[in-house]
Amino acid sequence: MEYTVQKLGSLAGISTRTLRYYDEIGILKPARINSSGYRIYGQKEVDRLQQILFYRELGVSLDSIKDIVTAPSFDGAHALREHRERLLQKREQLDMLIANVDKTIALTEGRIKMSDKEKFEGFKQKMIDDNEKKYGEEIREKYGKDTVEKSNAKVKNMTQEQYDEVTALANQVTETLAHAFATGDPAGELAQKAADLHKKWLTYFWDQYSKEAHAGLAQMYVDDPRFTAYYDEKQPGTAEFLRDAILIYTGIKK
Amino acid sequence: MEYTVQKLGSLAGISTRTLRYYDEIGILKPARINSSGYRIYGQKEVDRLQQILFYRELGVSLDSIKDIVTAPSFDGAHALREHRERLLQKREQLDMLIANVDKTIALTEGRIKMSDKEKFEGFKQKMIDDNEKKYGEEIREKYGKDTVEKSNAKVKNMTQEQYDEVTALANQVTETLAHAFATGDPAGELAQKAADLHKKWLTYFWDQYSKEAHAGLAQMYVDDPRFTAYYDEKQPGTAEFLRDAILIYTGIKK
DNA sequence: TATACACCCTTACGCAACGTCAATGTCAAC
DNA sequence: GTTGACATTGACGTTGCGTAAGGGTGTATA
Repeated sequence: MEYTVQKLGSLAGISTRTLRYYDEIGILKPARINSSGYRIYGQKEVDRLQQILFYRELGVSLDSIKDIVTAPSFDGAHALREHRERLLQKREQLDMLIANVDKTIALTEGRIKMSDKEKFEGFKQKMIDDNEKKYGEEIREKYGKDTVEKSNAKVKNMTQEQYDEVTALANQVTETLAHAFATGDPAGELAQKAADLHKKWLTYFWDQYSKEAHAGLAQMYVDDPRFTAYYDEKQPGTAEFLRDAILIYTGIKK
Repeated sequence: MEYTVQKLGSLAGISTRTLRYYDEIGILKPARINSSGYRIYGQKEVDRLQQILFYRELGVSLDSIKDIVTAPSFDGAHALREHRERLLQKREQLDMLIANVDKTIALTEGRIKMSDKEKFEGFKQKMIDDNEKKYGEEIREKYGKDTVEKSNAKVKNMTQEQYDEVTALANQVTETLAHAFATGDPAGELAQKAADLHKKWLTYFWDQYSKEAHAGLAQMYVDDPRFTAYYDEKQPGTAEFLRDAILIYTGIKK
């Protein structure tokens, strides 16, 4: 089946201007141009547009989308499975917002009390932003662009209070971890306390804590040399030790 | 509790720039300005910001939000119940998207076939846009601005084919309805056929059909003089007749 | 007491992702 | 052969902020 701009647009629920713009920025070029200069799209373009819209729906910038879908290593099937996950996460966030509304309604009816902090639960889109970063990272790492400093930006949005608490916690983690490492037992009391402190520290950055994510991060400490270097600075092997402690802590051993 | 820009910003998960901008456009002004020119926000502003963020999350433009929340007739509690509904609708749309991904994955695995149309199900945000319109209408109707012609714009996004089909269907509805009206029986075969045609016609405009919505629309044909006039043009009483037929058709009688 | 440092302010330019004309060419139908 | 709905390329406008630049404020620490 072949489509002109309008046909494809109405099929996908987007404007013709959008299609021309996508052509202009090189994100979706028509299969061919006919003798009158009309853009003609084919099957491949339809499928690609679907992918683009999935990414767009998930808040990825067109610039990043371009990097992703034009990469020779792009794997459509793999991307779909990722979309599924992100969409489920998005639904979780929506559920939090709905819970927020319900609570606020109860508040107006005087049935409950509610802190100011609670009133904004579900709005913070850090999860979504992290996704965007992940998407970006995946492709940028392959092409060697920078992305590291971005995470630092998040810290800038903290209040002084929060910042102080967070750095204090971080210090506690490394301290406890050093003592625990001396015992050599990742299942021991000290190591488990370090894991617990690490979790507390994490919750400053994550809107939602999950054991799986915690365990995944711990594994990354070992897999990613940047992090390994950070934890191993004073004592080689500490990163691995922390990972083991966290795996035990979360109950995810594998 | 009193907040400066940064405190309120980190509480709500937005930037200080955003707060200053909201002040600038008059959507959220601080409770007072202290002796050094600092913006100080109080309890009322916190609650208002929450409302603003709900609207924003639902895709309402800041301009519309301003109209809504600054209106003297604004009813926060009522708005919250609406937010709840819209959020649930948004979740339905998300579910459709997730279903879409699942289907597309099945497609890549060769388990099913899928039309191009299906590939874009869940993306079309007509529902959401309608919401936006409704929000706007509610307030604009109160202030007498125009909003009628907007719905016509939707038609412009159809292909010629679709447009032809839709007008043909519309004609069939009025024709069948005229015959049915002559029988005088809204439960009769002809009237039920008219209701069925009306449903088919509707699906061109609605992304999701539901009996409740269909019945609700039918009632509106009677309640809103603009629509009543349309159906009663040739034969007074036709709008009411159609409503009765649809109520029987959908099984929602009340 | 100074000086560091994290706050606050206003002004102003920048940017993404299109919407919206304007001016013009194309094609099928009546 | 002239409508009328399609298509094209500029080009400027809009929304909702991000991001300096340049400068005052408030308090803790050296």
